[in-house]
Amino acid sequence: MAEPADDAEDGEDKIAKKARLEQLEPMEIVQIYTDSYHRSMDMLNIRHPSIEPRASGHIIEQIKMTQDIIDNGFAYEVNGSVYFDVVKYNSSNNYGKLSGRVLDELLENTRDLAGQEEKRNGVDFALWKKAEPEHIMKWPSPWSLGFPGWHLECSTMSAKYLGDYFDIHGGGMDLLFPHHECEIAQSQAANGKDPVKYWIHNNMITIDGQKMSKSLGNFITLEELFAGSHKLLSQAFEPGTVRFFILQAHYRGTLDFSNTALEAAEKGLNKLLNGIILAKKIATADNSTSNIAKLREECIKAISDDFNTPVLISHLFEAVRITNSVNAGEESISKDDLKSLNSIFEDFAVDILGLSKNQNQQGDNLMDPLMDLILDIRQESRANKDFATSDKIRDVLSKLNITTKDEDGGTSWSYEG
RNA sequence: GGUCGGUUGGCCGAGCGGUUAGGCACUGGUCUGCAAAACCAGCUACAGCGGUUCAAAUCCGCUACCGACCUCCA
Repeated sequence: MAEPADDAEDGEDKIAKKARLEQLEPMEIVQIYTDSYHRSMDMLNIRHPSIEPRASGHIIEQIKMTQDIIDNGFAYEVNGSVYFDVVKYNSSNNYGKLSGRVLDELLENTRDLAGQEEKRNGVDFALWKKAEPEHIMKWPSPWSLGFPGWHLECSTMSAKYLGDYFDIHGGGMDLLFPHHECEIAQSQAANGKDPVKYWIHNNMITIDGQKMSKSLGNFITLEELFAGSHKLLSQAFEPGTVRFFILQAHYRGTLDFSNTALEAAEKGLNKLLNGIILAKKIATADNSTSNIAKLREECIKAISDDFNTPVLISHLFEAVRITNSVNAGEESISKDDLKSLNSIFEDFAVDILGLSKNQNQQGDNLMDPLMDLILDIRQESRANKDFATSDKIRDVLSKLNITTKDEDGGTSWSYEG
């Protein structure tokens, strides 16, 4: 059973600056960002974590872990600050095993930087820092009035809520070193264990091939993406489209956002979702022209192969192709296979990838009878060869984002709100 | 400068030594009153230069670009 925990980093600096600027309490700023983050996650159909602990609520645990590391001889205190002794740690452990760094090379490379003079070596990192007078968020500790080091919060909170050895730790590739490397060192130094079984690092995002950065002016927020309010975007993109777009690339590769790529994703997703809906109502035959069981195996293989979502999606499009071909009378499917086909869509597209049609057109008391009436009138004019009227109806509906399709049994419609 | 990773067709994006990835766009065909959708077919690439191999987008080397990290920033 997965027990997701999302670590809300509510540390100093940016938050403190913002708080001074807005004349609010630091924790009010944290709340504003947390709320906005939750809204975006909800829209993207991302499930809520079981717990979202905050670093500032776990000062006691962080002080204890610091003390444990000192007691075990892997940290030292200087002027009220406590530093992790990386060189000593490395003599009995392997600092760099996650990121592939070699300590000797790191030591050679370390530059002389301000604020380093307290440390024995440049590679050492702070477990506890004594606060300067202007520092807003600070707490008493055995060493000083201060605040915990950055790497410590993850170690203490994950250990508290997930146990001191848990299955999966995620995060961006930019955190691999030094942050995650230090988490391992802290856990080893405190209790002699690796904290994590599997590390999953996702790659970074680029915009039109360039890295996303505020200075380049190509920084796009999720809110802007959903609203279409950015100069690089020609339109708003549904959260579902953004989700699908992200899943079409592997998480370990860089993801390149662009307007054209998002437009392509929107069309592709539409095709997929229409296929899923259609598969629920196509006719069955005595036998099948496609191997549905094999298709399911391919899907399992793809997602089992380091979450290869792009390959999984390519198999789902094969399922859509089969659905459409059956619908067009060019292929056939048995009753059992259709059931299996629908469960492929349900299991992989809906449950695993979290893709589903927006519920803005089903069972509308006003829309449905109105559309029945309009399409009925159009059908009559077509029967009378009054194509001027029938085309006018179709054109106006099209402008309202209602697409009509003339099929054998009548005209169907769909609304892309 | 150091370490690591990337460079795939018009665009996005899989691929881990031999087989059509997939999506979008485009072209032709079927269907349609005309469309749309759908189906069928076509376009079919691996940064450059060498090397290994019966066989390389895939392995090795060099070059050129791009990026991440190495900045007590969470």
